[in-house]
Amino acid sequence: APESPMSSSESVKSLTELVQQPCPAIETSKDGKSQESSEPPASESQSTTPLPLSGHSALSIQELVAMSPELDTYGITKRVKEVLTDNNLGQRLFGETILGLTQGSVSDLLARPKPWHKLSLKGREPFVRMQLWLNDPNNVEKLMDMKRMEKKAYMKRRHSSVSDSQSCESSSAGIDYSQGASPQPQHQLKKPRVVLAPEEKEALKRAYQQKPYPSPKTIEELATQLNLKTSTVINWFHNYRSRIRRELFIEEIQAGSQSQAGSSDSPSARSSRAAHSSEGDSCDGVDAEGPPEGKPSGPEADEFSNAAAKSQGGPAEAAFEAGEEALRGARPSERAEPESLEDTDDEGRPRAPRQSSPAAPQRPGDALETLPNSATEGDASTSAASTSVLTGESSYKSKESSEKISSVPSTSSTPGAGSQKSNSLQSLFGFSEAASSRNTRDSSLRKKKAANLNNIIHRLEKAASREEAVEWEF
DNA sequence: TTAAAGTCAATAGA
DNA sequence: TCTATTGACTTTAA
Repeated sequence: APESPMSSSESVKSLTELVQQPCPAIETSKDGKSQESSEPPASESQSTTPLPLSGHSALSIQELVAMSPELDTYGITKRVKEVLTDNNLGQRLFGETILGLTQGSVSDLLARPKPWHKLSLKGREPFVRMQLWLNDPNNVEKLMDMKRMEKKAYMKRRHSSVSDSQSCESSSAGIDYSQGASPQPQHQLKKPRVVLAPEEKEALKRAYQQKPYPSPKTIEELATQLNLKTSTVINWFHNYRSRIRRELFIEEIQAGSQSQAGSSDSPSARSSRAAHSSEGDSCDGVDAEGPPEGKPSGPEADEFSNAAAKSQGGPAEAAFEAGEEALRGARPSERAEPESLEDTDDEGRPRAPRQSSPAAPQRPGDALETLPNSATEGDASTSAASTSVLTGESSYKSKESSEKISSVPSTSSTPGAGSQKSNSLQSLFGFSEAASSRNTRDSSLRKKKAANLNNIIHRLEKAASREEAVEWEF
């Protein structure tokens, strides 16, 4: 197991102790070693019960989490990714057997780890598990074994149930976590996944820029205009806010690691992500402090720009560009969107198979098209938001920035208080002390940003209280 | 009760 | 087949 140059063996040992410590009380564990392995691996041993975290094991892990010193989540994920990659182990296997999470969650976690102090107790759990796993000298082997077992089981099934492909399928699915495999085949009841069209996302983003926390009325309005379910709009805002927030965290982490050590930081997937985000999305939305490094790209340019890039259907492209312009806060109200969108939905329309709303034909273009109008006639409060959505006049970042402000500081805030708490424990977990040092450096920069953001926030709040459109310049 | 945090799971893409 | 994305849902926290 690739350990940090530090006293890996030492940390492993103490860690083991740490792990078994809590258990004894609850489950009289005699040998610590076995205890440790029995925890996350609960599923490991018996492939039948994949998702561990039950009873004592869960408890012990929780205690561990509670006792855990500040962990370098970024470093941990980085190492985990390396180990997984080097050994050809998939996220699914790792997630299900070690973390008790699904592949998607693992992917997300590894790609966008939040800083330790930003995590709740529950959120820290996976990282503690990862750390434990990294410290386990047999980690890779165990996983490899699991992999082999799965394969074997799969082959077996395959051969045995040749006739009925159906059953075969279901059984295969159940291999790991079929525990939830309810006897009732309610496939038909499943509602299709909603997939928002780029245009719709674009509109939502514009709305977000105007109002990160739209009122129920505004949400309603948006839903109507975009022909989406209200819940979808609500969910979108929830998700978007939290994801932007995460991007922020990542940036911080990255900035920190880069500035401070800036050497060995590997070029792994993360870096790509970094560059990615830095030039688009989060950054701006996040990097609200526009002026400082104010780069051009619109707020969440990232995914949207991607979408736009992909959907290179002439007209559609135009439409997108218009949108981007708007996002950039270029022009407040002049947008040739309606027309272009019209074209868009005829041809250039990217694939946007949303079928959630059975009622309407649901054409993104249409939806946007209506925006302008409704905005014009909507009641004051509503129109304010919608209009901006349409116009794309940007005043966003406001709330976002405010969030950033509040979150950022705390993120790096660890410097003093918390970080030094349990040095011994830290060593137990064998993580680098790098984090702390980078915090220092960040703080100054952050102060700068904070000042600017505060200003923005202040203006935003003022405007909000008045509920009138304001021109923002960051 | 609301928002945030954490996940799931469908699905797109490589 | 594996990873990344993302809408929806669940849990937690304030």
